[in-house]
Amino acid sequence: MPEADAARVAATRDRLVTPEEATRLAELFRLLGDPTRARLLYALLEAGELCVCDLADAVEVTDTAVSHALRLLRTAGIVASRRAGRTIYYRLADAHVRMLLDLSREHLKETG
Amino acid sequence: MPEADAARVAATRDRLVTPEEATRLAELFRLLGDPTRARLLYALLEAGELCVCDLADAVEVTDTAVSHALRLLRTAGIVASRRAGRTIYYRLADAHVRMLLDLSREHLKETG
DNA sequence: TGCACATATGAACACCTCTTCAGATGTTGT
DNA sequence: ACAACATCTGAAGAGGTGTTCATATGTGCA
Repeated sequence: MPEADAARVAATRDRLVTPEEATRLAELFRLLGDPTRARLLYALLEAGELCVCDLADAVEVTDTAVSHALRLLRTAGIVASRRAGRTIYYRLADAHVRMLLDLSREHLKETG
Repeated sequence: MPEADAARVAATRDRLVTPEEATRLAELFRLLGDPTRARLLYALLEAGELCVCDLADAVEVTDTAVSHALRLLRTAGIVASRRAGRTIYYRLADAHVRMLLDLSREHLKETG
C-alpha cells in the first residue's frame, strides 16, 4: 500500500458529492430551470442591473410575476438587490452565476 | 404598468437571448434541477460510466425511476449510452456538461 | 427453445409550481 | 397628509412533474 498523499486525499474528498449536496445543487438548477426566471437572469447578465419594471418590460411578463420570481432568486442567493428611492435594482449575485449562464449558453451553441 | 427606462430596456432587449433560446436554456437547467437526476449526473461525473442497476444502487432509487430519469437526460443530449450485452452503460455526454456540474459545485462551496 | 436478467415503457395518481388577482407595504413629491 | 408610484405578498386554480405498478422489450445462456 503506497503512502497517503494528504493533498491528493483532500482533493479526492472534495470531489465527492453527498446526497445533501446534490439536493442543494438540484435546487440551484431548478431555480434556473424556468423560462421566466432564465430570461430574467440573462437580461441581468446583459444589462448588469435592472429594476423590476424594466425587467418586466424586457421579459414581457407582469411585474407581479417578476416580483415572485425575483424573490425566489434572491432568497437563493442567485441575485442581489439595491434600493434607490422607490425603485429596487437587481443584479446577478456573483461571478459563478455569470459563468454558469455563459457556459450553458456555450453548451447550447455547440450542441445545437 | 410602471414606468420604464425605454433606452435601457431597448438596448437590453437587443442583446438579449431570444425567448426561444432562453426557453431551451431553461429546459437544460430544468433537467438538472431534480434531486434524483442531479445525483445520477454527479455519480456519473465521479465514476465516468455506470449501468442502470449500479446507478440505482448508488442513488438509492428503483431502477424504473432511474430508467425514466435517464431517458429524459438522454433525449436532451445530457448523457450518452453504450450497450454491452444486456447491460447499458451511461456517461455524461460532453465536456460542457462536466464543466457545468463542476462550476455549480464551486458556486455552492463559496456561497455556502 | 425456454428461462433469467437488464432495461424500457405506459398509465395513474399525488404532489408541486407558476401565474393571476386583489390588496398591502413602503417611498416620493406636493 | 395625500396621491401617485414601485414593489411586495397571500390565496387559489390550472397545468405540469416524478414516482410507482404492471407489463413489455431485448439479450445471454443452457
